[in-house]
Amino acid sequence: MPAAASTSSSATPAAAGSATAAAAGPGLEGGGLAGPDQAGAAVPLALPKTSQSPELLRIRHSMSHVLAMAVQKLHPQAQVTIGPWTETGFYYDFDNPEPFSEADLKAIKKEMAKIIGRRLPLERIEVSRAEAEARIKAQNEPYKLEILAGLQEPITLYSLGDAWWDLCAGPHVANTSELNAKAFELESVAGAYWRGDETRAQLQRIYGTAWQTPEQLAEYKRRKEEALRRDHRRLGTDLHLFSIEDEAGAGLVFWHPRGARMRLLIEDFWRQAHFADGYELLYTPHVADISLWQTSGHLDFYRESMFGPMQVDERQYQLKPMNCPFHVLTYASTLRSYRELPIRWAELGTVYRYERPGVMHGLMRVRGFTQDDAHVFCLPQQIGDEILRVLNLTERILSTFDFRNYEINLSTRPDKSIGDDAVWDLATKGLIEALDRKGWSYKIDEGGGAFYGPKIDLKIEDAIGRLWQCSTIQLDFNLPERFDLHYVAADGSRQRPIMIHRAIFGSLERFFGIMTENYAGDFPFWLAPEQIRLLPVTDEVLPWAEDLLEQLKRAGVRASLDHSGERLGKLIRNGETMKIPVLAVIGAKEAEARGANLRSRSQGDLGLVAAEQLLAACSAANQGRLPSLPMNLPLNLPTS
RNA sequence: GCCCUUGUAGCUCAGUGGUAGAGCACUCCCUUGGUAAGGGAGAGGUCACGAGUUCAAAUCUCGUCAAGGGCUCCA
Repeated sequence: MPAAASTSSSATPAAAGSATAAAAGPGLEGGGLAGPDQAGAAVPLALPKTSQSPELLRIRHSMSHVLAMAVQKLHPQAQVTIGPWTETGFYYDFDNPEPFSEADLKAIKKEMAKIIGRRLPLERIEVSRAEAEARIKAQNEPYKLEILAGLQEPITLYSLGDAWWDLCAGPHVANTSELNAKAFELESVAGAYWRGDETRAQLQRIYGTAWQTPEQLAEYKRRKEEALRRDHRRLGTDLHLFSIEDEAGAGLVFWHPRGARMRLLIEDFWRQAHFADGYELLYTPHVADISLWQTSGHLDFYRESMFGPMQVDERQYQLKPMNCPFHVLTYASTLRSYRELPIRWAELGTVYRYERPGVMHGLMRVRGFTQDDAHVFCLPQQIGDEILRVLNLTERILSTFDFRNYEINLSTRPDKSIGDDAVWDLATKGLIEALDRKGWSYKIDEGGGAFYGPKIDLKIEDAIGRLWQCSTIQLDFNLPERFDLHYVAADGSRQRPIMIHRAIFGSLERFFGIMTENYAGDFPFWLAPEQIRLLPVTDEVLPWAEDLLEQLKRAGVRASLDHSGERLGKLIRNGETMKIPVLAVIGAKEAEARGANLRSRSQGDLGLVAAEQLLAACSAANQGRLPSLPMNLPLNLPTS
């Protein structure tokens, strides 16, 4: 039931995310930075988000008006609707009989530059509702009329020169001369529903970005490319991690040996962490009688999002879209005493959900995925402790993958919900108490909980500042009720247990994608599918290389030997391209010394290292899940 | 599901109605080379799939599937 599994990210790609960006205030000017571009470390330019910069807000707001004016000049039939700013730019939705093409965008951009060059003033005009209505009707703009109907007085217009105006609350720049014609770009055209309602007209949205200086625009583009470089779909192919095969169907993931190896490492770590934290693991079926989902109540609600049922014998079976009913049945399979609680059960459960065509996205949104699902059955008074326990485990697991910054949301009781006030109260207090004890700050989403209980959602921040929702912790008063779960209390009465659903990765597939982008494919040593590649300089040293390979493999190191016969430069290049953490060059010297010359991606040249030292460092790195080799281990090295 | 764009070799792409192309990767040969591409040869494609137009379709039209950018949805 955890929602995180297939929740798409609210990340803003390439948004300003560096630490410096957060620190820098608005109004950064390039002034005084003039100077020769020396090769070397350039200070990364800060790119504030719109919400952090009143200047950018005015620029982008105004830019969307300039866009709309330009579009109506070139496409007189286009009707205007809305055109807000986004965190990195702006957009405007039009109703136009013809779709806009790339060529149109170019022409529109040119027209926009022209408008900016005319130094047109933007003026705020306050009008009566009647006057606004008259002005809109004169221009035959039905969408604007609809917007007007929803507006409170005072009604304000913004004019752009004397030829164009739009309903708008502002704020804007005072004159288009404050806009930089060399610091904006039209980025893409997309479909968008009027008022976000898929039953209403589909409009054409033009996305753009705008900055104060051309340098900022260039930096923004650079970051977009950086995000592209990190794209897990790109890296998944390049590093041979996984694929999605047309012939098999959309949204179904094939884990190739390298990706599968990594997944195994992740799963092993996950299992170990769970056993250590008092969980037991379950395996449950992939299909089951459809009545399970009737009982749980999800069939009615999510039928369209499930793979269709299959008829087997006299029964209807259903491919599982979630694991919870299975864990519930396992709980109910015998009489439970209060002394057994809390019961913590986890499963890497692969589920299938029907996602509509057009929504799939790499590993982030798929039709078959594995949840790291767990259910805690506990007494009401155990909620606080159990939640805290989950928070601690979540942090332990996420930080192992270098996700250390979280954004946390606590969602409380919605209007339509089931359960006693007293239980909701107790549960919500339990969540808050746990968050406070953990010392994590959080935002409260009032009424944002599920109908069956309150929840905590956690978003992780990646290396380039994007947020991804992964973990979720949900209390559930519904399923215990529907499946009539109980335990025998101290007084011999039967009582309902509280059920906690939680997922830490959410979906293994999705987490793998996020993690890949976070590391940009440069995985930490302990996680890399190929940790060390031995590069023989000549064939003469092959015997030693093979010997060393054998030793490494016996020690559990994921090592390989490149015997392609290419020259060293090529071997190095291939190894670096595949982002292998450690390349071990073996020439005559190394063979003689029974060692290898190490070139680490993260640590640079580590020099000649004896086999014993290498093995020890690798083992230490694997055991400690280290990002790189510890080269300062105390060792009894043979002195030769 | 909706809008726009795209689908040519394993990967990145060129090819606008007349015999299917390049680079990288792959195989073989030469080269035994010391920290990001040595040289040569070869193999590899029902041009996503199906229908249509045409003497002739990778190319034009329609449909299907898939991918990309969005919208909507997401237990």
